[in-house]
Amino acid sequence: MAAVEASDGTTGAPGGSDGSAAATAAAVETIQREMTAFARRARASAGRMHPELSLVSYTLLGHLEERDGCRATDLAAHYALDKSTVSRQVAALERVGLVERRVDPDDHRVQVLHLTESGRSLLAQVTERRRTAFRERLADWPEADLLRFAAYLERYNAGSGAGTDR
Amino acid sequence: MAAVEASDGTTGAPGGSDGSAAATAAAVETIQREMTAFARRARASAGRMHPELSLVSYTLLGHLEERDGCRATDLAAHYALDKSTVSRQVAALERVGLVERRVDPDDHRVQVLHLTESGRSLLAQVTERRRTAFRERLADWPEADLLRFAAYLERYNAGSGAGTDR
DNA sequence: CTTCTCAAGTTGTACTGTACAACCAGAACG
DNA sequence: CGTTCTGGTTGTACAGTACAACTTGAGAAG
Repeated sequence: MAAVEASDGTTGAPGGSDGSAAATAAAVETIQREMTAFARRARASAGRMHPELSLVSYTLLGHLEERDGCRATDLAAHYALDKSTVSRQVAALERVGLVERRVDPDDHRVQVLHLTESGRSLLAQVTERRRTAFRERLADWPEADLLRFAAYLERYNAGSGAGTDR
Repeated sequence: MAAVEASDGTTGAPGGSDGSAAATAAAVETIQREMTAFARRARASAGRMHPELSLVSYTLLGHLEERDGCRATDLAAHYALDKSTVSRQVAALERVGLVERRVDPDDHRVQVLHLTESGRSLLAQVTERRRTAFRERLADWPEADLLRFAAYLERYNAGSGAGTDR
């Protein structure tokens, strides 16, 4: 880990650690490139896989399920999206009956969002399909690698996540 | 933060000990979720970080540099993008002088794309900025984990990548 | 109470990235 | 030669997004 910080200045590099620093730099760059490559693909694949539920909608629905309802503003904050974007997304989801809005009796400006039954079931269904696709893609990975990969991703996203990033 | 022990993969996923199947399923789901979470954020962050070079453009430029020039079709295949999309992206990059097209003398349909000097330098500049950000984010990762993470991502993208996916 | 200011959402508008389909231009092969 | 294939461009449409202007309700200041 020290290699990472040390490599920063690209100084003359203290003898032995030269290789590590270079390797680390390369790894970081690869991670960056591959993550972004993946990022670009994700949406398209998602769209192809289940045209009925975009990646965004899927994520929003997931959040709603996980939190068991929340406000639009919370969604916006959590996903670093504009209010208007969330508003439209939610409107679309409501239009097709996947979420419902309940006006907060304590504050009439607020609309608490909830999954409907059909929202819940569609979410489950899509999750299952997604899981299958991923599983297929990862079929020939040794389990240990899968676990480690998952852990790395979580760790990465935890670091860059909700607060820090934006 | 998800306090992940990178060396041992068990992530708090449900059903750790009841056999590989459950643990694998959980890992697969985690990978799915985290990859898509990342996907949503990536574009926005990228745009904020360097408004002069979108995520797509950046990736394309990077590919060009890495391969030292290639055809538009190759880009499309590699990134699972439509020909037309690449065509327009490239056109835009050319318009601002970051890439140039050289007609292949052996096949006049083909335009080999190359970075211009200014393309190369802008790419370097943005790469450096991105690398710094990533490095910061990954600063406390042991080098071994970085290397493995990078390898996993490459493996993942290779598997789902050009060809299979689309 | 009235007014001012703030917060939650909605709507108008514009831009980017993307796909798909129709097309054009060279190449390869019968 | 003509047919078919391949690389690329253009027309069109749509999703997702942001920003700005607006509406409506809540709470504070007077």
